[in-house]
Amino acid sequence: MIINELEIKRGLQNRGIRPSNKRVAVMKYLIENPVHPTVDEIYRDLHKSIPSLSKTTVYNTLKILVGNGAVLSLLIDDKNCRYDGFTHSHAHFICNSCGKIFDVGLKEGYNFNGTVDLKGFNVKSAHLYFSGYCELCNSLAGNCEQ
Amino acid sequence: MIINELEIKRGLQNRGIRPSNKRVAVMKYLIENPVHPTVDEIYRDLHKSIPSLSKTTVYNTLKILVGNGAVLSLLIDDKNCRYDGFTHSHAHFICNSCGKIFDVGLKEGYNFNGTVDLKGFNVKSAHLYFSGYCELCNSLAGNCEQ
DNA sequence: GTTCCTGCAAAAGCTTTGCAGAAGA
DNA sequence: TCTTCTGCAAAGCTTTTGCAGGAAC
Repeated sequence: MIINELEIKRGLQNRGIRPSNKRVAVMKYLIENPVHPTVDEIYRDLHKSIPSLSKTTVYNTLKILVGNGAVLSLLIDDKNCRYDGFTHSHAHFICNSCGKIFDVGLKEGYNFNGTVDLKGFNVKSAHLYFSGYCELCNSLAGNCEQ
Repeated sequence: MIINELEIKRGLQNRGIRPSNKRVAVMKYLIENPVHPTVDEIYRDLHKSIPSLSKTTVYNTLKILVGNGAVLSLLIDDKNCRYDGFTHSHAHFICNSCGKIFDVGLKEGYNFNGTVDLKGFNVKSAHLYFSGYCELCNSLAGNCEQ
């Protein structure tokens, strides 16, 4: 996926985030690598092309991006926090065998009215997580009950 | 809530978990304190009545209970893992202000068929998390947009 | 010049691990 | 006796913090 850096800069500015080169790089990485990477994965990959990048900056940047809604933080993997540059409404599936996290489409315009009772709560965000076995791991295991 | 220890013992045995006193105590605590406590909260409270209890044992026990489905682990609070002894299908809401976690009822028999596309996935569990402001925090803030 | 960004090193905090002793079957 | 459970201490990791130098405006 080829992303225009200028577009990313503008997107950050629209959210009131000063678009430093490193911040743009992190945002770009998340959009180009929609695999829900951990902080360490982001750092290790970007560090190759930007040797002066520190992990602290990756942490700082992600905190800002998440705080401004430019990026989602996923609490699906009990080992690490994961980050998602795709912020449109969707759910996630984590494979208990290979650990990969998959995006799962939510029906257009779907909300949880009628399925849950949220009376009295001022809801700001919703996350729907699934776990189990992905197609590949499931077939490798011979379709036997896991 | 008064829980029969014998009942808990039988419940653990039915899941193949040897019901030592400390394991029963942890399970009982989770059922009697459905506030989604952290490991540290469980440890600190139980330690008062069972001074010989160690945090290692709390960790060990929770791992076994979660592994056997007797307890749910909740990844809703980015600081700590939380535990829930109530394993029937329900969703959770975390208040961004006070940090409390609330159980949210799911419509009886509800599943996500039709709302999400899980073709190819062998789904073993689903978690639905909401965040925002609870009724009390919302009213204290004067109902202004948070 | 002032503000904000960044990196280093250290600290903090949660969780896991190894091992030895204790408890239970 | 043999297996399992438990506690202690240490280690491992992720994440946060304090501070000083540097960049941007």
